[in-house]
Amino acid sequence: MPELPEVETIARALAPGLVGRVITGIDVPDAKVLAGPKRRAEFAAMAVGRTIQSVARRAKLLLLTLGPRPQVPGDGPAVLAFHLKMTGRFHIAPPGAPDPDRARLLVRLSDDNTLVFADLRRFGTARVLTPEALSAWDFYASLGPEPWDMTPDAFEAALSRKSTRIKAALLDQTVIAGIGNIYADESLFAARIRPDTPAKALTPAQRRRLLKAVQDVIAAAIAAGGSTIRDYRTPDGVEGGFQNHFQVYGKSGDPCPACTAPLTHAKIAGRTSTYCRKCQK
DNA sequence: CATGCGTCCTGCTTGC
DNA sequence: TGCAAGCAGGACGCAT
Repeated sequence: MPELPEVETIARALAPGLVGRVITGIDVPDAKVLAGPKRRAEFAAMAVGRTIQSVARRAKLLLLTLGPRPQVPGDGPAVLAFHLKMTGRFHIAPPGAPDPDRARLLVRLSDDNTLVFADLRRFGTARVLTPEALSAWDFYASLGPEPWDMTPDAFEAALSRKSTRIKAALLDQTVIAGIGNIYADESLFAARIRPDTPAKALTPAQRRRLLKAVQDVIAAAIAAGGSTIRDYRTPDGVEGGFQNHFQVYGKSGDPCPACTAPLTHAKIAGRTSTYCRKCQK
């Protein structure tokens, strides 16, 4: 569920507590979380001793950039990359706090705090990479532009290449990065476009409207601190606020906010899609 | 190559 | 009431 706005909110909230701290240890209660170097010892060796230089986000990935290890002569930087998938959560635990039962990975810090990665459904992943390996990671390398970096021309070109329905194209991270089911449905409603329209069949005006809608919806969601359906919380334990602004997501059967006809839903691209038959063409 | 579907997980919700 | 099936959903592996 954490999509771009939720991961962005998390990155901003974590940064003050992480930047400048040195990683003093890594504990991995659930080894399944590890992607890339699969062994706990290898993963820890790659990360321990490094200073956290920045906390950033790309698409739905949370990225901690790490400085060289002083104990390794000529060492280069590294990146700690987390994908939260559906239920990943972070918080910073103070010294002496017991490790939570559900923690999957713990990053011990030089200020004696611990960055805790918890993840109820265990789909999330963590990996440590050199910057070169990050660039060579297929998933990362093939990510499309962030919504605000997407130009109308590039969006037009990307959509005209797709033979899928527009809903599937929005969820395709190689087309545009960071959109998941919630923001796809909300953006399609804002642009008044049916989710099952073939991407190629959209008119130029519809494509421009849709890109603008995506950008506006994502910006509003970040401003509201993301959306909480069930699991998502900021690192401070606070729920997001954008779920109170949903127009269609999860509202099948409710009256359309624009025309009051009941909203309908259908499985499109394997996901439940909610939309208004009357308003969305 | 591109597309689509099943899979991974767990807990809550729905329906018989 | 109780319990099983259904659902949620991002990315990936595999089939087409």
